[in-house]
Amino acid sequence: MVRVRAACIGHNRWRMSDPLASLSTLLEPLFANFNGGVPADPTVRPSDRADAQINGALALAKRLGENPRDLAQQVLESGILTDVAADAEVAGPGFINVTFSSSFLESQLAAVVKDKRLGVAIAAEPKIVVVDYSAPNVAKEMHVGHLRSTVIGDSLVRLHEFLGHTVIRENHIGDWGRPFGMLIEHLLDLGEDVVSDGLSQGDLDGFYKQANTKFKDSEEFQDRARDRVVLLQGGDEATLVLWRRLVEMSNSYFQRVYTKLDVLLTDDDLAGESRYQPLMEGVYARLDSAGLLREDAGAMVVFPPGFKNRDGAPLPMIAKSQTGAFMYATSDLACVVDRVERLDADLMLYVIGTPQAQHLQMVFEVCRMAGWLVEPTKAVHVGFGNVLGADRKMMRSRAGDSVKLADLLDEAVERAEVAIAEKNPDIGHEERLVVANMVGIGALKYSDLSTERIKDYVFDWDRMLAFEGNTGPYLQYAHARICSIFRRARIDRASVRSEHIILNQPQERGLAMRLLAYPSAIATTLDSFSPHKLCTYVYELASDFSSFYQECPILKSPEPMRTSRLALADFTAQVLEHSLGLLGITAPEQM
RNA sequence: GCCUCCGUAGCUCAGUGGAUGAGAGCAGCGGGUUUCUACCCCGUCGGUCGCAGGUUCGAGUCCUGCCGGGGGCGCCA
Repeated sequence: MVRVRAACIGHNRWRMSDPLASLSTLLEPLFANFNGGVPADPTVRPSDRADAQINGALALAKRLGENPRDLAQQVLESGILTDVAADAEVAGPGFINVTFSSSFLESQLAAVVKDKRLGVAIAAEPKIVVVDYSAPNVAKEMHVGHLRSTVIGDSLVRLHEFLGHTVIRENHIGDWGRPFGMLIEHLLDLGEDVVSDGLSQGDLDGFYKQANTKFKDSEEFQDRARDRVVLLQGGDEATLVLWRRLVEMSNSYFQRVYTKLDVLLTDDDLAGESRYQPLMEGVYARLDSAGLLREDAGAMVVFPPGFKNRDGAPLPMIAKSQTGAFMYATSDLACVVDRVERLDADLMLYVIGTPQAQHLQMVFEVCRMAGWLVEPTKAVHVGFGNVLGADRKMMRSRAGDSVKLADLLDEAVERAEVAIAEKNPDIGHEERLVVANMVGIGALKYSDLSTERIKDYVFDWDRMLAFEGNTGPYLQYAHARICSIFRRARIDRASVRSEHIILNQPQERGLAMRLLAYPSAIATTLDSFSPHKLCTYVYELASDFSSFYQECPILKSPEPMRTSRLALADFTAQVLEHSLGLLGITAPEQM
């Protein structure tokens, strides 16, 4: 006979809203008991054949040398499931299929609908999280690659903030380095006012290309550019004034794009490369005193173990070049040190493309060697793949250039406006513009976020703006549709909130189960810093609602069903709006 | 050459070591609803989960080796 001590079941964990998580928590003491006091995972999983299946008996029986079906039977006979399950049976080699009782689901739901956090608990251990993302280059156009970094980073910021972590956004803009010699000289040649006009209109690429062309064609210009770099790095005040002008002009442009994109980045989040220049000397000295520096081919380097070059020889991280200049790796070291020692970061996320993977691994490894990056402090490369065109190659404009992000945003909004005008002619002109912004930008963001970030993804206007399938507009529409029910019936949503929800129809149960799984969806999303997992959840939620909407009349139902369904719809809208919000997507009330 | 990531339906993509029912959307075909806005539902078509081994009670999932594709591999950032 198995005895379970009630004290083992933590009250708070028991109240976790996800029935699967609750079930797992409920079973843990029993499984530990079976296992001689050692914890054993009950392995509770969603199931197509029931609400949940418990698979842990198989692994445990194997370990104990027992029959898995017998062990599963013991779980049933313990009576532990009687409060939560309407039905439970041993199936196959030793699975337990569990169908939750409606009263159990209703009670879980009753607790959650009153909760402003929609059932999602604040993190038990709040951390300081630094998110490094976006990172455009001064005097260069933002392109579609910056979209990915910006959108993924923005979502990770919102997710961590929601869980109660202290999030520090850092926009590591490219505002330092050799190109600034030529850029400043080009600025002087054209005159500040001319440049200011051009840059404020977003012609950053033109400016950069002109400077580059001049640099290639003119030796005189090259000399001036080189001298100017020396002046810049030497701290010449007149040069710094010009440099600041360039940075400011670019930043104001970036900020306009961020506003249009509806992301959280502001000027306060700027943490460009220039900030770390004064820190590099100190970092270099600390590498030296730690005994990590080696001289190699005239450069000062660190050899992190495990990295090899094309000849199979150890691959160095170059701290200082032959000419005595610090390298970008040194700058990134300084950056880590700054984040760990000044900002007191527990977790650093680098939302940067996958081509930087090896570089970042080397930087992190050198930081560990130097003792700057010590567990439990973590640095994680949140890498992402390329955006591809229909030809499955890197997306290019017709002219063969990389696509300007600003143009992409404008086109998204224009296309959304056309679609809305066509599908909802009744909507007012001003309202249409507002909604077109939400839908266009939302569609763009969602298509970027909804696939596994590490993979390349294929950009397709028609697919991302479709009202069917796993798209932003479909999810926004599910939300708008719920708002529409209340609007038409002239019912205040707040009036049904926290009303008791009755779960009779399978569609109601399914929807309720999904709503209760919101905290788990967020947890698995953050486990791997993968917003697409939250996207999948929101899509499934919207699909579940559509089924419910189809099968369960709301306004025409008699009481108490009518109020119950209104409450269920209202809570669904809340979770839809909130989860889309965590993805950085706004949910309009009509579209 | 070495390292690394990717390879799942015609297309775009999901898939926590769990059931010889591997899913979704789109596209195609056939039907049903057409009511609270564009939806939704049912059926059908479509898969050697790149290939071959291995580990495991159980592998799309873990390991090894191949094949194909992308990226990286010293003084740019």
